[in-house]
Amino acid sequence: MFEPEDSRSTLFAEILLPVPIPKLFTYRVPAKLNDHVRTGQRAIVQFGDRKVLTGLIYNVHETPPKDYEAKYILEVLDEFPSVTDVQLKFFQWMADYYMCTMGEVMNAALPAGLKLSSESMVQLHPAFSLEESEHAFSEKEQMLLKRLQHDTLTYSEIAKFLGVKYIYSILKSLTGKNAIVLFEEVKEKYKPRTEKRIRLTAEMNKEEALEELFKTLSSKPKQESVVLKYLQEVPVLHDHANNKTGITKKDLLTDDISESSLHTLIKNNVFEEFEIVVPRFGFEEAHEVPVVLLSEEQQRAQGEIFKSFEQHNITLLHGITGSGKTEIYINLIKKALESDAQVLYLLPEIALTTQIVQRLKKVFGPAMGVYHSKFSDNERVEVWNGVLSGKLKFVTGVRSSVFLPFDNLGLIIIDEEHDASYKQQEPAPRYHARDAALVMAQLHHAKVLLGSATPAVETYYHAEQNKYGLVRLDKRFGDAQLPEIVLADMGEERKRKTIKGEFSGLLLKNIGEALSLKEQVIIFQNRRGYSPMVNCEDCGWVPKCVNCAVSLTYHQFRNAMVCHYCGYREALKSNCPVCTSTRITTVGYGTEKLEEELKLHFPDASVQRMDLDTTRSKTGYDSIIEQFETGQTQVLVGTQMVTKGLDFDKVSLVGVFNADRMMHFPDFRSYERAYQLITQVSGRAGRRDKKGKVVIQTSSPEHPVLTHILHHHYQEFYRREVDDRKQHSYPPFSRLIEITVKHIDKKACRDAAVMLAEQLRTHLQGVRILGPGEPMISKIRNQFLMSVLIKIPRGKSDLVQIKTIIQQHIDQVLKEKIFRNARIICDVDPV
DNA sequence: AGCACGCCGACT
DNA sequence: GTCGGCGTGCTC
Repeated sequence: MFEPEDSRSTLFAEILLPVPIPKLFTYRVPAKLNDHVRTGQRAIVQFGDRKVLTGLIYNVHETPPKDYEAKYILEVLDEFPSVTDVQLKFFQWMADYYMCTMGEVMNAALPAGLKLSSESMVQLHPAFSLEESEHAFSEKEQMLLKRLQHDTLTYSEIAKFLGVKYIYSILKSLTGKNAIVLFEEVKEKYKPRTEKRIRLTAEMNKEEALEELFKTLSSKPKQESVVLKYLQEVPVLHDHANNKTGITKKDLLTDDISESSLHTLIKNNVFEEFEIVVPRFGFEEAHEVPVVLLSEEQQRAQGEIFKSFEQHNITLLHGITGSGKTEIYINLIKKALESDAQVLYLLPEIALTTQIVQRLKKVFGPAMGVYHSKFSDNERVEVWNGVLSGKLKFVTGVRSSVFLPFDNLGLIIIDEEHDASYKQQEPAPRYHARDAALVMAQLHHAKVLLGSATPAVETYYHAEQNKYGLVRLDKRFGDAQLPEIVLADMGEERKRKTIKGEFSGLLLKNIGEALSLKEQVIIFQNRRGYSPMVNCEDCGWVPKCVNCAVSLTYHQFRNAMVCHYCGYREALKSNCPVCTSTRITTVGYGTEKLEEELKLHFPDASVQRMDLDTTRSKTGYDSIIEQFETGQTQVLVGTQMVTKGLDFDKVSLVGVFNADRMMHFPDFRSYERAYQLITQVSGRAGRRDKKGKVVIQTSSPEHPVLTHILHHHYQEFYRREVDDRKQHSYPPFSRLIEITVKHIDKKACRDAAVMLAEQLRTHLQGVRILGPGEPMISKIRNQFLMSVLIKIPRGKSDLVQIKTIIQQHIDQVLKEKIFRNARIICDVDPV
């Protein structure tokens, strides 16, 4: 039927782009795509002169923009949306709550494999010839043109080839002379995994044809055996449909069946080669989840959780280390999956790489997806698509898995709920995965189970206020006992001169005993490197980073002083550059020095260090864990890494260094942090039949936090802490927003911060504004820092309005000419 | 955030 | 004069 031209409407799509600009961009939909554009699909668009980006279609309408001519969408990538409506709502919430743009959220949410990137490419103009051109060319231009006769190059390749930093003027000149053309090459990053397979051609897949074939093959035994092997492996004679999936070459060929006979058969149209897409995760196979037997205690807890879920969507499982929370999780996941709901199990980054995942894999097999930064982009896209299609019902993952496209989420488990690594620091969105997951759960009407041995004060408060349900698990699994914790009083030992190097006599004695019993030891020191400071004993000179306001940490294995903030390095000097003295010494100690000292004290023991420096390589972490697991290593010295997710049977002793530094760190959460870290690492000591021991070295043995740790008194610790928080109006009694101003000029940085704080003081009522003040580290990567802290009392409902006002004033400060180069960052709920 | 464009000083 | 440094404004 004939359709009048004007009855076809022109559609416009508002597109979310992965850029930090707080708005959507309107593009025109090509008429042929009118029936295909849908919210949540990915679209490729031209952005600016030189960039092609993958965006998300946010909505589609018919109103043309007034002030500009919309560009066309270049391509729509998906037949079905890659991002669900619920997710877009979630993106919006996150952008609002964490004060960032939706583009930044999108960037964090989509796995790299779903984001197309374009690279500007340079090519010789097809009608161009260097000899015939009437233009003159510079030497560099000629060099480039000659190279372009064989190659198509990217900008960075050109810059490298010509050895210059700026190529723009050259390109402009050449484009003007019609010598080159620029174009965008877009690459779809995600590649499905394919497998080459062999099958009978359609003509051969018939009984008569096969009979005929065997007659002709009777004189060619080699080829005959290939066909026989195929019929044996792929019983097409029972059912010709079996031929469809064929067999891999590897499975078909054996020692006595050679590739060349197969090739002849392929050439003669008996067999054909074809490719199929195989998922990296086998979620299509049905999997019988084995029953996990729970102890009486665990059964009780599980029952209470179910009961709690009747009244509370969120329940806290407060279970001491080693109480067997994982078995309960497994059961809950199983139940949720049986009711056909999707499940998300969140774990902190480091804990995930280890034993827990292996254990879950054993139980859930291919029904579980794992979402983790250690996995390749392709694997992550498959998990994403698996969840999207509904085939993958259960994902275990880190922080970023809260962004997965669930459509029927029934349960979220957040293990180690208190862990600070759930909070993203840099870049925006600076979100807390626990809190984001709570919102996600709400959008899906899903239940949330928070698990921890040392719940965050905020979380426990909500449980106490009956906002969350609370279930306790106070007995260790299999009646294992909690470790005995003792303090090594460093002041006392110093008096008695029993300290050797950094080790107390008490700790040394215990290590010696453990080693003689062939037991293992974990030493926890939350500081890497050899020593955090170098110093001239004569004039007091301390080497500092040239880019940051910190002293350089000495690393022995690199024989260099390194900045832990920007990576700057310099060699250790033998003479003081100020007074030429040779008396250069190191101050303080890190994991490296402890490792060295241990080797001196226990020359026969094998000592291994686990920190950022030894785990940087891909296999570093796994091999250290494996060596410890198999007993090749007897003593493991490490940072935070040793506190999480490790379960070893033969560890009988844990040594904790520098508890004082953790407790006296100037931050309102330092006691909580110390309690959690020390309790966690203590949990590594002793399992099953043997009671473990923990030695904490401290100069303040009377400190109440240590007393609480000693007696495993979480409740008492919490009570004290929450009273303190109330007194000083810290979370959970207030919400914090930390604003950081960054500027290369110290004065401009301060002035901008002062102006912002002043404006906020006059325009925000009922909140406290602290600062501006210099943060502990006042300069990082040559940028000076100033921070302003905003305390919003809990119960103030106009949070949205407060954030809007803050943003307005930030924009206003940035409009000032002198502050143009400042960067102002908001961190909502900083940790 | 990139990236074009324009203005400015340092050098063949 | 040109090259390449950096400050400013825009992106549908």
